[in-house]
Amino acid sequence: MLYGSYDFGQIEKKWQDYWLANKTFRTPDGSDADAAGKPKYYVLDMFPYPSGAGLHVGHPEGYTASDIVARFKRMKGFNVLHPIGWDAFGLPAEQYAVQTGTHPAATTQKNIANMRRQIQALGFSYDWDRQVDTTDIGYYKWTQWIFLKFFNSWFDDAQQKARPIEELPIPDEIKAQGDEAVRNYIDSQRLAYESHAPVNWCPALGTVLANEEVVGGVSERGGHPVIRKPMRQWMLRITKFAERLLDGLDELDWTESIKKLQQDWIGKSVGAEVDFVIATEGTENTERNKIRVFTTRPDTLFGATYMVMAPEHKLVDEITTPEYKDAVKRYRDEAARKSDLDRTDMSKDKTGQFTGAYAINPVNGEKIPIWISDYVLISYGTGAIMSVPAHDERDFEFAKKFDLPIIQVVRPDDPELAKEAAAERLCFSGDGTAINSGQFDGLSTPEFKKKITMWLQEQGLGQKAVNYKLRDWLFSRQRYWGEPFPILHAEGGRVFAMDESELPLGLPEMADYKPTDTGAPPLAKATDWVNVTLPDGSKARRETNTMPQWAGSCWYYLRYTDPKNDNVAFDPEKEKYWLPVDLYIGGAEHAVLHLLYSRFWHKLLYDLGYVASPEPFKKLVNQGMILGEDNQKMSKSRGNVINPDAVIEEYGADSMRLYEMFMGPLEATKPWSMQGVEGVHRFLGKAWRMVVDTETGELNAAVQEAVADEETTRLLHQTIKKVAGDIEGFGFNTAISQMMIFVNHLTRQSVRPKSVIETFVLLLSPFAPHIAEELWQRLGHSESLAYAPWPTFDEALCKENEIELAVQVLGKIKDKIVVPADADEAAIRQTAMASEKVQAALDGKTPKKIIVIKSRLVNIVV
RNA sequence: GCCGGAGUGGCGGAAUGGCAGACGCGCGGGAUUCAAAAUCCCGUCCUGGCAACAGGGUGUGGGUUCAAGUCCCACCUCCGGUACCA
Repeated sequence: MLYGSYDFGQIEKKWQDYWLANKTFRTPDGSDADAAGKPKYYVLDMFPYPSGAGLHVGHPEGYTASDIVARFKRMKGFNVLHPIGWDAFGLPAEQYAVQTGTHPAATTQKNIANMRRQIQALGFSYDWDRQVDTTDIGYYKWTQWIFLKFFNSWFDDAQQKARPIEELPIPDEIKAQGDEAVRNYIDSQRLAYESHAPVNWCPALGTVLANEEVVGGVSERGGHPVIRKPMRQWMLRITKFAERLLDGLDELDWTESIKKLQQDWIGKSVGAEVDFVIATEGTENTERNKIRVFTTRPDTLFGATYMVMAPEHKLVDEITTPEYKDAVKRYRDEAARKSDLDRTDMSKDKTGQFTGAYAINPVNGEKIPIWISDYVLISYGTGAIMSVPAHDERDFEFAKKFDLPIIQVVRPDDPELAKEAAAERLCFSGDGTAINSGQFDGLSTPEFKKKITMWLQEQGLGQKAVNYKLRDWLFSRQRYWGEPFPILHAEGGRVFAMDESELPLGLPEMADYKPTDTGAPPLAKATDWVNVTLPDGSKARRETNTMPQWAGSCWYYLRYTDPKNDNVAFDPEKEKYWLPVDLYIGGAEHAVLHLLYSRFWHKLLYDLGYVASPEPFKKLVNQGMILGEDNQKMSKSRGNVINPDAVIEEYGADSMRLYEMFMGPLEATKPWSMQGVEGVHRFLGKAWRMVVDTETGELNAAVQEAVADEETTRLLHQTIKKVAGDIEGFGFNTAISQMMIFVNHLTRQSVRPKSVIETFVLLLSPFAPHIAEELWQRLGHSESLAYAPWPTFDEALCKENEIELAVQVLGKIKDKIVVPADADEAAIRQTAMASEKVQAALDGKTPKKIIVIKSRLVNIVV
């Protein structure tokens, strides 16, 4: 290579080393003198998993965007926190351990080292002193500590907040039953609790999965079948926070679509709970012999012609009449055997079984049959429904299949629909007018809902009720490579937590990481670790489940504020200074899982007074997916994967960064193009030659101490304005195109004022920091430009002196005129009318109206 | 099914309701060179025309407006998410 040419390899290495050696991006805390007078800005990237495959081109997209903002904000005088770390627990390292016996920690550290190298090769301005690693015992000590906070808290429904378990009021009747009852009561209120319900067991992964991790009956990761299996599991009571997780969304600057995904996941429904008395001969009318249902359409009660209970419902055995016992048992066994996948597959064809029992419809006294069917879910509402086949698609299908009566109680306003519905050719589930509903006839659906809910309440038949789709979070996994629970099981079966002072509880060393045949977690085999003798001499066993991968990522953004503190998870002063995160960039795949879980943890910590902010992430931006050059999702099997290392090798990190931003809008899905990389690379080469003489390596002779001409000054100011505005608005692609326009202009000038060049270098620096630093140095600066003040622009200097206006006649462009920028309407009108082409187009007609949009166009209407 | 998002040149994309196609890629032509690479200059939405120019054009069909890629209504296609939540 010629001396002085754009040797990106050498330049990038030089500046990466410089930044690291000088700790250029060390971030002072709020109390630090270096932060004095500066407003804070927290830019966060989503927590990467250090996979063996390393970075893919999707990672640097978000990272580059956040890095541009971080560098920009620093230059704007903000104290910027821009950290990175590793979400390092998880399956791949463990699977590798099972196969090879290599300790997952070894695999993890190797992967971290590789990914760190890759990330550093892109020149991101992270404060490496704040790096965190969830598998570091100094980190997961505090993950365990937060778990203890869940375990040692209860949710006060009246105050809608979590409170320490010591503050839990114990009802007198519980106290009267003795210590064990009190203990059981307390355990039943904890926000972390054990459950024995059927869970999503994935045999292939050898672990259970949270509802959110099961998609369409198969595991989200790997697509393995999932079956329902009763197992002892740890749960977190996220459902208690449903309302607040919903409310909190309002104040967040997130895209509406992500908010909607969370809203839908939480799935709030307002309706009524209604009791149906069982009417079978011989059964007594007691509390137990009522079936409670939840409905969002209490206005359709008069149309309830049968009931359906989930096969798992507690009352099924009790109400089933002798002649139906066998059939019911058969159906329940079948339903229990079905995997989730089978259940979903059946959505088209409904199955069910009559129980022989009847209930009384409370509004009209009708005796209606009680069925069981697996289209009713035990886990939602009360596990039983009233069926209104005329106005619910599912009930309609079921009624058609089993020939159950259909009664119209809502008349659609559309007569065509009404006719079809009356003929039972379709099921109408919208709002309309009440019919066949006794004294309520004629009411509109919303009115009816209100009235009947009140009526039910007055009659003692039911009350208003709210239900959520959100379920409690299944928080345990049967894996080795995760945080151990700080929980002990005493010989008598009593479960208790370790004391905070006893943390951390480290993972034991093991030779064999294989899951056991019994479904017991691998940790069960570490007998030395599992079996504990308590101070009083009694024996206990440690919990052998581990936490899911989400645990560590639920609070990492807090640890960044105080990553090395061994006494607390994070200093509250530091949290108060840095939080909330001002900008969070990452993939949309975390829309419900990670983002909901971490909001949940944050709210617990908020209630208990550990954080001052009710929401962790103020603004969220999702980067889009990058497709392969063939417009397909990148995948090994398609052979269209782009390796960032190879791109950096060939074109350099600055070109890589610039291209990722130039491809299109950050949020859009867009295909990769190597020629596109080539294009931005050419731009950087051009910018380099604009400043540097490639023969000598000295400054280009055109770069002189000179005053910029008017046009250059104007373009410079326009460029400063555009680049800054576009960074703030995440329009990185258009910021780059403006810089290209600027370079195209300036390279044509034989004199390039040094001050103009310097300003340009500063504008370029957040995007392509290595080349910018190098040029900055060659322009005679001894200090890094990382904290150089961001250039300012003068609005007056952005303005053109003369502007070209289009002149339309009836909306069609006929001519273009040039007028002074400050020309008034009358003058513009006159110039426009003076145009020969306009006159020709008018063809003698008199203008009816002349619309003048200053600086845009003139439209003449005839 | 339902819920989001998006449809603009050969391609990626740009356009506070105001000149559609900025910028980049690709392509064509030229300069430089012994030649090539690199670089620089010119051209490049479609149709007709040597040209000036004329006409058409932002998924489809309507509408609002002096003016629509942009706003409204109906529809089509693609991508992403979701799955009996009563």
